[in-house]
Parts: sequence; structure tokens; C-alpha cells
Amino acid sequence: MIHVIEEAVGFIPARNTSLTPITVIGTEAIRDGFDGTCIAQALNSREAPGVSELVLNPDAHAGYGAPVGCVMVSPTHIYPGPVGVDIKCSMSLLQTDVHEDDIRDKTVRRALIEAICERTPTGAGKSQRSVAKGRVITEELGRKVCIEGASVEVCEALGIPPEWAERCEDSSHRGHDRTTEALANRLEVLFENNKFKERFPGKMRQLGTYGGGNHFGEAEIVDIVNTPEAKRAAEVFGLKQDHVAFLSHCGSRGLGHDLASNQFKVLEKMFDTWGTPYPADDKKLVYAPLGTQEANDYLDDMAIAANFATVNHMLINALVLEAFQEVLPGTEGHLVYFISHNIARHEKVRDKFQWVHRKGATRAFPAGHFALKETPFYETGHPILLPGNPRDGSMVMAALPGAEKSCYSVNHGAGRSMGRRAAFRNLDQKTVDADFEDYDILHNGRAYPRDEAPDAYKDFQEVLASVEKAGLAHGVARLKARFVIKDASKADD
DNA sequence: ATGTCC
Repeated sequence: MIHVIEEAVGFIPARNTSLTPITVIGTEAIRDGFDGTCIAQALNSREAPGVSELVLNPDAHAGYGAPVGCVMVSPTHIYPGPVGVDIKCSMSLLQTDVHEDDIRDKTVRRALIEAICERTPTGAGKSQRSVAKGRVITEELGRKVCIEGASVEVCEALGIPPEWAERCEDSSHRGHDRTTEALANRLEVLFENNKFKERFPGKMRQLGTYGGGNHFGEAEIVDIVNTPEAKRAAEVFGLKQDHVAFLSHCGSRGLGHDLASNQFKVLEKMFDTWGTPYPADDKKLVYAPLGTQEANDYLDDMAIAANFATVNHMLINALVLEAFQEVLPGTEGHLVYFISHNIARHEKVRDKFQWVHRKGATRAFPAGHFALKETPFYETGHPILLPGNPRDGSMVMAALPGAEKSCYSVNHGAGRSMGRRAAFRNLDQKTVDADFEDYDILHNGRAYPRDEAPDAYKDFQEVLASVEKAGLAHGVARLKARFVIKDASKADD
């Protein structure tokens, strides 16, 4: 079914042969590993109205309507499902000046884990502990967070260095008409709903928290790839060889979840009212044609959730830095980058502006891309932050011109190889925990959640090899985990 | 992903 063009590039013909085929990135081992549901979802998504292009990345697996690990492009339609329920789920990396030798001692690492967990809790529904050291999130500030994202005023109110904004893929999102007013207006409409209004203060108190599932914080040792391009990029990114960097994965928490779920419901109702057929009979592929009220509302909700996710990440990084400073006084740190893998962006694809839905996919603009002109990364490409797993490491990459073939996108990590239920059934707790013991990686839980174990995910080296062989990006630095912060409430299930 | 079903 997958036709091979190069070692790690192939295609799947669309069911409707008048459509261009689905681009598939992945070596033979990766291609053989895609499950049937994932391929079916890719075919469904390809034939959905207004979709001009679909890319399946090596980390792809079955998702909500569209596969996690795909890129869906449309000049005319917006698709909430292929953005996902965790709007602007993202990665961020904080580089510290702490040397790896300074955290070799387990006692130091345990103290760091405690100091970080004290400020940035994990788990569903968790809010900030003691409102994270004096930070008070009033309703007014919460509104500003949603409307402005990481603006100077919001950053200053929350103790976030405002200069980190230039280290963001997008530090603030605007509404459907590219104004901030649209978001202010939309928020007023949302507040007319009593449930939203009641839940709003609680949602805002989740700023600076990780949540559950695959979200995590991880202390890493940086190992810069030994090539001239990698060294040059690492210097621009501000990476420090053999020093501790902190990698975070989280998104828009309960707010994004509520806004996304509500949009699915609203659009489904519209489809049913109008008798509009669902793409490939899948309700999860509901859409709104651009220019309609429904599309505008969705784009505004997406921007509000994205702004929240942005400030959430920035605050987590500020709190993590504070935690390091408490345990290791004098620690300095700066944000390397913050980049999403669950968002739709208006980008130039094949010479025209289109909505690029990245569902578990990371933007990959190479050096010289016009959109990077005003950023520090015009000469190198922006950092691409790819979590693998604690045992086998994570990776910082930078895009190559070849990324054009995947609509300037790469994967977002390793990708699941087994579902959560299968992981609980198939993986042995002792074996999972032994990995952490053997590799001397500490974590905050009593046991590591089996559904999040390294072996519940695909072979990260094979995924990375796919990206490199396809010519999409090159490695800049390897990240080696030293401790993990993660919701461990399901570890003993 | 998610006060894991309003």
C-alpha cells in the first residue's frame, strides 16, 4: 500500500485518484509498523473537503479522527479534530549553567525533583501549589493571559523574563481577523456561558502545571552533535555542552480541553442540523469553511487556548529555574525555544497561504525561511525539540531545505507503539523500573507509569533516522535524561 | 489530552 520513492520517503495513493497522494516519511521498519487504523485515518483525512495535502510522519499512530503524527493542509477549511483536544500541546527547553557533575549526586537530584514538584504539580485537575510562590492569578490577569499570551505585561505580572518571547514559535496568538480585539470579544461571549464563567478561575490556577498523560518535565545533559552545522546551530540556540537543560512537555490543560470539546460538539450539531455528511463518515473530522462564523469562533477559541498554553509553558520554565536556584543558588538559565506540535498555523505552502494543521507534528523552517527573518534563527533554522524517551534520550534538531516535502514539518517525538491498555497488560513493572535504575534516572513517583514506559513507544533511533534519511532535519544535540517529573498516579494500576 | 462522563 505504501509506495517507496527513497529509503525514507514514500506515498500512499488517495482513495480518490484525482487527489495528490499522502506523503509518508519513514524507513522500512517504520512503514511496516503503521497500524491499520492509522492508515485508514490518513486516507479519511486526505479525502476530507478542502484538504490540499497530507503528510504522515514516522511517529504516526491512530488518533482522534486524523492520526497523531500527521500534517493536514487546507487553503479553505479549518479542522478542529486534526488540531486535537490539547490545543497547542508543546515542548520547551530551558538551558541552565549547571554542569552535569553538579547533579551526579542523587541527593541533589532528589532535592531538585522536590523543589520542582512543589512549584509545578503533575496530574489531572492539579492547580498551582500555594499559587506558585506568591503569584496571584486574578480573573483580570487570566483574561489578559487568554487575550495577549506572553505579552510583556503578562510576563512581568507572572515573573517570566519577557525576553523569552523571542524564543517562542508564537509568543501570542491573535483572533480570526488577526486582531487582539477578536479574542477579547470571543472571551466575552464565552463568559456568557455560566459553566465557563464558573470554571474560569480554576482553569487559570492551572497555569504553571504539567497535567497528566504523556506530559512531563525532564532534566537533561546536553551533548552537541560533532558537525560544523550542529556546533553553529547549538551556539545560536544557546546550548551548553555537558550542562543541564530542562525539557518540558505540556499544553493548554483543562481550558484547551474544554474549548476543543465544546467546538467538536457545536460543529457536530451544525452538521446534523444541516444534514452535512461527515468526511469518510467520521464525526471526528468535522470542519468549518473559512470565513463562516463557525470557523471564526473556532480560530478564536484555538488562539485563546494557545495563548494559555504559551503562558503555561513560560511560567513552568520560570518556576523550574526558581527551583534550580533554590537548590543550587546562583543558577542561571535561559529559554532555548518553545514550539508546539498541536496547532493550526497560517503558513505559505506551495506558494500560497494555507492552514497547516499539525497534529503531533513540529514546524520545521530551515535557515533562510522568510518567516524566520525577524527571529534569532534566520541563519540556522529554529530549534526543533523532539522528546524520545528517558532511557534512549531526546533530540534537538534543525530543519534542512528538504523539509519542504513534508510541508516544513517533522515528527513530534517517538510516537506510541502500543496503546495505554496494551502497555499495562504487556509491560512488566519491575522491568520498566529496572531501566530507570540501570540508567541512573530518577523520577518523582514510586513506580514509573507503564503506559508511559520507553517500550510503549516506537524505537526513537529509527524515527530519527527516518527524519535524517528523508533530508528533513539534522541533529544538533542529544539530550540524556537524569531525572523525570511526571504524573505517577497510574503507576501501580 | 481531560475535574478521565454533565
